Amino acid sequence: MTPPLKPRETYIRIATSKFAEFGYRGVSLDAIAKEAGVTKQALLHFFGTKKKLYEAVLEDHAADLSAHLEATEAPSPQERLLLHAQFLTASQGIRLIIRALMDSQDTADHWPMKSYLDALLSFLQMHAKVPRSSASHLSWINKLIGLIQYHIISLPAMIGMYGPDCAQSLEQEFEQTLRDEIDAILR
Amino acid sequence: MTPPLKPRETYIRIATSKFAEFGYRGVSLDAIAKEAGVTKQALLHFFGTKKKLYEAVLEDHAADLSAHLEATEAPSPQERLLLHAQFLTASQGIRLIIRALMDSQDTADHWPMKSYLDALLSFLQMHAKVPRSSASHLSWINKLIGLIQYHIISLPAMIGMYGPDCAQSLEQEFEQTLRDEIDAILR
DNA sequence: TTATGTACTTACCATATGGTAAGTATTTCT
DNA sequence: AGAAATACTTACCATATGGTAAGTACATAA
Repeated sequence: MTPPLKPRETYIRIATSKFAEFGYRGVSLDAIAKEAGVTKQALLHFFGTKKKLYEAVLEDHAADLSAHLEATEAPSPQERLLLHAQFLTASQGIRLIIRALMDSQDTADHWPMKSYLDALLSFLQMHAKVPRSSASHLSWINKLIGLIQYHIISLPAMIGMYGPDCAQSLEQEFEQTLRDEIDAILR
Repeated sequence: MTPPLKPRETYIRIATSKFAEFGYRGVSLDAIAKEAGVTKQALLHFFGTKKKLYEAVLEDHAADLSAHLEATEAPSPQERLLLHAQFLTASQGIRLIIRALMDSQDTADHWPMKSYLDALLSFLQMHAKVPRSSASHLSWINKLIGLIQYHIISLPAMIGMYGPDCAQSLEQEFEQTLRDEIDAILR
């Protein structure tokens, strides 16, 4: 059985999910604290300010994503990247990244996600069959994240607009696109 | 010379830019009003509530986008779609769409962007060389919007992380990707 | 000339928000 | 046992926010 989470970890988890869902401006300390069953002063005790809590959340998540990429095992780089992309799709991480990017003028003077992007870049550089410029790899990463990200945030809206029936085919097409893109860069 | 904008149109324009930049929760009526040089009661006079102003902004923008798609002229459907995609990229519209999608649980019970998506869908159905299911077209639209959208929101962050030099090559790669995707679906 | 509608304004209010200050209960270290 | 650190709490505050109520300036219509 897993050891009980330390308070700080608990708060980061809850804050991660909240920030991913509603963005920096969309979440109050009270809302996070309420979900954790404490007062907001508990959060301020650990993190000092809301902004610092947000930064802690971003850094923590970037580390999680890098760790997942590192730890994923598969017979081929393609499959490994696909597994990681599917993890990205399934987690709330992508929402957090977009939120962070969209609010970056607002909140961040630095870029906590850089470490994760660097990890992805070096993965690509290591496994790409044809050598490419790092700008080219960066562009491809943008494409991949854009793909995943828009799929995730648009899916509820698509279901709202075109009915639940469209969900399954959108999922299938999306998965196929993922595979195609990965195959295009890694072979 | 252009006729002076009616107040309502002025407010919608300013609100559009603000909502696109900061999202629904990130903008106060005061902030919009201040930029327009009036008090927030001027806005409430026209729109009743903040939510209704937001809905007006979304509907207005969906209509603008549809109108642009309709009005764009080019020798071929490919070039027409490319021009429209470039307009999307250059305008703040994409940010507004993402914000709307991400905040949709928060704000919208209906989907003001549907009319624009439908316009895109029928454009594709009309000009696609190979007939496809509408889910397949929808999926492709998602891909395109995701591409544009992530390019736009990530560019400032990429420059922040990897320096201004990467901007130009990212732009070039992006434009090429746009062309490739459009060619893939329209021929 | 009066009435009506448009486009606002000032005054006000309840609530939410981030943050400070000071105190408390519990565990850990010496 | 006493000191110190941990993990909070209650009390409080200034500011921001969406929204209501009532009034004003001005143009147009009857």
